[in-house]
Amino acid sequence: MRAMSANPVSHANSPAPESGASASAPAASPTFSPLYQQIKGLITQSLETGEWKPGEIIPSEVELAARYKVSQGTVRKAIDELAAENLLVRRQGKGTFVATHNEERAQFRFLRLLADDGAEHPHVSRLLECRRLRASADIARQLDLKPSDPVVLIRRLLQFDGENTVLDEIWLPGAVFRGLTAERLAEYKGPLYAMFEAEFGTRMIRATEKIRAVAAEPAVADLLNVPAGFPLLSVDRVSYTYGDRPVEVRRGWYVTTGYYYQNDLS
Amino acid sequence: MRAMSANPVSHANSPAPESGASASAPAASPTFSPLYQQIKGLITQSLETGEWKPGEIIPSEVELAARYKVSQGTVRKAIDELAAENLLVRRQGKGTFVATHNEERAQFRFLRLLADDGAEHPHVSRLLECRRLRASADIARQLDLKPSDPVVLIRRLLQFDGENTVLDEIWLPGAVFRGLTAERLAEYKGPLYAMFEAEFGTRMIRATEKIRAVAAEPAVADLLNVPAGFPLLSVDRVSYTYGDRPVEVRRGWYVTTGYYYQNDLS
DNA sequence: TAGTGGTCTAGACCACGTG
DNA sequence: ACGTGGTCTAGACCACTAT
Repeated sequence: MRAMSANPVSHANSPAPESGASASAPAASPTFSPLYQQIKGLITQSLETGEWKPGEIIPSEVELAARYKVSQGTVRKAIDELAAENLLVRRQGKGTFVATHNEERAQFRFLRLLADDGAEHPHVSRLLECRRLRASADIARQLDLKPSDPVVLIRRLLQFDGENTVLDEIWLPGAVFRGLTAERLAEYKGPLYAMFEAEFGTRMIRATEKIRAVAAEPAVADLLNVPAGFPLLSVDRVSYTYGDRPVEVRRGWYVTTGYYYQNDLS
Repeated sequence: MRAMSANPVSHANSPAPESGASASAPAASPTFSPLYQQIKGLITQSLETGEWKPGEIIPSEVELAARYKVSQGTVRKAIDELAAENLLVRRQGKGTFVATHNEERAQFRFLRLLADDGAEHPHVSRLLECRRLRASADIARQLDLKPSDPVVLIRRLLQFDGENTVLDEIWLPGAVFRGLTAERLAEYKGPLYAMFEAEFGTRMIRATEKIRAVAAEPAVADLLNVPAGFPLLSVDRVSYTYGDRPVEVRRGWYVTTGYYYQNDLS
């Protein structure tokens, strides 16, 4: 009972708290998938299709339990995991909400640059360019596209305290970010990822970063107001959305005099 | 009921699953602490005092439930959190074990340097020096010691594929690491943290790192076989043991040509 | 076969936020 | 006063591991 990943919330699964006599053939479970995982999948699906949008409240645990025909505890465990993965946010007494990149909390999950005194400095973005082109072999591979598929390239500077501190080159799949132009980028206030989720329905869930120390090349050095050869932090990021589909490749160069990249090992 | 953080597992808390009529005065809860958190504290205490040592199995959930006079579900939730924090490891069918730095799994939780191809290269450590001295003001502050308290300084090189790749300077509180000498360091096979937990009963639980790109100073450059001024990753780590007490300050210089520091944002 | 952790349920009560 | 998530319990059954 309760296995079959192909048919979520199938109820050959009679709860049967009445002792013994557990219904029909237990039927060996080839690939066992817990009920709450199936529920988790269904909830994720509703998030993905936009049934519940970022910032909105989702149905209460009892409602979901009724909807999926499982106990509240099972829904709870599913939501627990989704909250741990930052897809949902629980607020006691109020309800459970779809996470968004607009919250204070989420800001420093992706840009972890702090000032030497440990303070989070606000920063402003300066757009350098935004144009459409064909993916290089390398970018295509990372974005899971075919070579020469259309992509959007964004280049921008981040200023901390008025000083150029971060240079970003961002590649996005053109098919997903149809209609993304320099104008719309310039208009939008707030984090890039907040715009992506609001305007293009694409939410960044997780990312991996490869970090190196490199010598600034002349063009980069110039933009960051440091001498050529100056040590910079090179941060190669790939971001993923639902289903672990890569939807962003980003290379950043960080000036780390007066600032540092904060990481917690736990 | 069930509040009072001062008196863990106090049972003014009659389960009373019988409907209604919940015992005496509910008594406003000034600082509410869930039962499972109290249990978690008790288990942590047993870990700290060494009642259960790294690698050993701890009592089963039912045993612990009986011992603490709570339900199995409550013990389960406490253990769940401790497992999530990497203090315990659950193994279905076998039991729950105290985590150790000897496991494969734990190795790359603290040294996240991978080769460009993504492979985890094995490395060998070369001890440069190990001596006792008095803490500088800066080190004392970070280790929560008084200035000029005794500390141990370890300097070592890590070789990847025979190439000097990491230079580490490690400061430890002398009082905790009494009897730590170059000889004992040289003898010990395996990760440093495995030795610390086995020989000195000090287990590193979590750490924070501040990462920068810096130009190699001559002395450092020389040891790492790179030219002076070469870009290096500077990693400043503070490690904590039970009770969030800092017990290690470490500065590392990483050569990141052919290797990168891997980080996952999630 | 016995023991361990893992899943699922159902119901009671608590703490928090809002009317 | 009501609804939400949060805690706690108790019991049944499943999956895995060892003997």
